[in-house]
Amino acid sequence: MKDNYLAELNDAQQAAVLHTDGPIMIIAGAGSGKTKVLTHRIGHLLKNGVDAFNILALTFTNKASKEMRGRIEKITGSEAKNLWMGTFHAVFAKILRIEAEKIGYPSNFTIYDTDDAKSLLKSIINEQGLDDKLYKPDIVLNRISTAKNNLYSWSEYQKNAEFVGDDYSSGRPKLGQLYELYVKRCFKASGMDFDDLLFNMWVLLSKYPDVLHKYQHKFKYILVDEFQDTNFAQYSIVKKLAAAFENICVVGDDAQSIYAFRGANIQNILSLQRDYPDLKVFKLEQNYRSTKVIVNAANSVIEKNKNQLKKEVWTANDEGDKIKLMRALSDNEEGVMVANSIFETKMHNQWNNKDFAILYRTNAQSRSMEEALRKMGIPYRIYGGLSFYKRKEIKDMLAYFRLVINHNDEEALKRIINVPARGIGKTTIEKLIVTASEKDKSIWDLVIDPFQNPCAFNSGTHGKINDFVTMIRSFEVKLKVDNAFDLANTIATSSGLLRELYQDKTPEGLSRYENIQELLNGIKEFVDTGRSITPDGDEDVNQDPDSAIRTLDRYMQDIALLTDADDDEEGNDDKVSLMTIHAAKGLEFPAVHVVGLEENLFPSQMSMNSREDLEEERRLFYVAITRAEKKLTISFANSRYKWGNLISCEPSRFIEEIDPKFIEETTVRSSRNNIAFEEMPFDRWERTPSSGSAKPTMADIQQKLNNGSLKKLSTSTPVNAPVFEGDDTANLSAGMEVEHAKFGLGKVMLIEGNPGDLKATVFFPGFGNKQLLLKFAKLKIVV
DNA sequence: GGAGGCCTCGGAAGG
DNA sequence: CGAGGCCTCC
Repeated sequence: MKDNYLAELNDAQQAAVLHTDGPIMIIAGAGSGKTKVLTHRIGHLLKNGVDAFNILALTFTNKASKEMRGRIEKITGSEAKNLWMGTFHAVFAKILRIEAEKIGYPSNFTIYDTDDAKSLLKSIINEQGLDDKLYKPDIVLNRISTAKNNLYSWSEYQKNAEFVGDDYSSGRPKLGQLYELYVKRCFKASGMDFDDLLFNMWVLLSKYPDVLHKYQHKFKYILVDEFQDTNFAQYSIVKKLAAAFENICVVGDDAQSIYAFRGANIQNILSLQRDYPDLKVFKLEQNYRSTKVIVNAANSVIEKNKNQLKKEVWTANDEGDKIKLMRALSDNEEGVMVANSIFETKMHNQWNNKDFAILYRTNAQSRSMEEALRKMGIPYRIYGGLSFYKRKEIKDMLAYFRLVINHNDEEALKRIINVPARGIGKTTIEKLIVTASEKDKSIWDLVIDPFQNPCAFNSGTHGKINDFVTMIRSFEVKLKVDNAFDLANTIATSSGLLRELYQDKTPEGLSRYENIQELLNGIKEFVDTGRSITPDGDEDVNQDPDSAIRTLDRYMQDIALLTDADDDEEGNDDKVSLMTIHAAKGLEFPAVHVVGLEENLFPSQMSMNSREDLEEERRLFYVAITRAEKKLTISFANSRYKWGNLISCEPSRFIEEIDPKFIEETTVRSSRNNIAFEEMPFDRWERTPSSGSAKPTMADIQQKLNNGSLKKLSTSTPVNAPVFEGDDTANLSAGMEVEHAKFGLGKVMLIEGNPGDLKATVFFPGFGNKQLLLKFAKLKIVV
């Protein structure tokens, strides 16, 4: 372990690290080294003889926990693997699986995602004969979620005058009943939704003193990241766990609380001070990230908020450039201006694409940005699109897995009983659901018994159901015998899913087919290495210590809570980042463009009803500003398309809230007179030696284009890539050159395995050696 | 049971 | 405008 780890810290950071015992709260301003303090604190604990198994560190995202574990490992080495570190949900799920039987669940319970939850609610609402326009699943689920996040069980909900009163006045008096039915159905299906992972954890600790005692003494030191984002349930659980030793350390920044809309409760910061009278508070106020201009501009904005903790963020960094303000006539022009501005800044400073980010309030704003970037040939990446696990074909596959593991998983069964189509239609499924509900049995109970036929199906339907059951049973037999990859393969093939997608030759169909292959590759990786890595580069927090057979149910436990797509694995590709401001929290970029600063967009129209909402919106703007290290540009358009209609816009009040001395209005060329090179990817010509001056001007480029000394090349990563067709690789051998859609050109180093199941090791420059299964990987043979 | 037309409605998003 | 849900028609 490194010895000099304390020397890397400033005084405030050191104080926060060294004060190991007793309750502490670290208020960490933006860019003040929050993660550094957390990781060094854990390193310091380990160094001073605390066992890693006795440390619990909770984060909100997989990404944060992954990053933190990596950084701790750098300080302490492999001991970091033994920490109890992960998201609230992942850690609690782990404990709930261990203690499941106490609360009547099997340890292989399914974790329902939001779609499962809504689908189940929809069924219940329909069964109750309620109007689903009034009782929209989203609204109902939100209400239930709020109740659970505030630790109200369904029976407490029904007795609570405020809940009942609100529901009555909103015209939804049946909500309490729906909550009850929903909870019972989840229980019957051995399913827990995300909120249940918190709520049931609370129940477990509250009802079983022995369990509480066990974990209280296990977790001698508890750390919580992003404390401002915790909800009441999370806070209550942490408080309970910490009650024995009170070695609790929370880190947060009230100025960056942007998730109140989903239940986060800033009041927890106040509660903490009330609940722990001897709480020590540390403030990290020195910003290491941004220029003086950016830090002070951010301060000038956030001071408009009434509701906040006092702190003074400052920096010793350079003064820096003024913030640039750009006005555009339309959303499209705004896109062109932003793209031009990136282009010019890049030229001027010799920066890379990945040094730039474009941040917006709503996802819909990405379109005009994309168009402009594409026209200029600037590679970009959008974060926060449809995650891998939300894609239909992946959800279908996973639903098969879930049903094999947990027969009672009603949502999984409903999803795939007729996918691919096997003649079990809507009528049949409805009948099954209703009968199951009436007889208080699971659907699986009904379909497995061929002699009892409570639904009175005709023999044809009956046969089809039987075939389905037989198939699932045949998978089940293999669950504990086969490894995850073999079984997943069997399921993909025998279910007909793969065949159906293979026959679909549309681009979407091909992409779905490839996604299934990616999933199978990921499972293969899990079987080989014990680590589950998604195609998005997201890695699971739970390392698998032993090498016992890695079965499908273990794989599913590993990936159940993985959702977010982070980019570390592809960090070597040089692209401009596009994302919402929410998604940008915790990230930093040398140059940031915040776009769409217009009234009713940012601040959002929906935030204008209350001061609280407007303040949250302002904190969001604060987060946006503080993502920038060196250059910040804000922009707005006078008009933009909203749902197909052109509307006119006013500049956002937030622009005026920045102290004007930090802003300069600029005019960035947005005219189309340079359209001739719009198609050209400048990341290629950038490498062309320019004659004379180091930095080519726009005019130089234009001239070179005109006289033909620059050839047009296709972009290295075309946005609308044509469908990548693989060649027949049956006769592939070592030494041959191949091309892969994602990794590009590579050289085959090794072929191994049985015919029909060959595995190739291919070296791709820039990516290293990759192991590819030939039956899945699409490879073009080059030489 | 499934394909295609019509209607509705739209925030940000972790696990 | 465009995705997703629902209904109708085959």
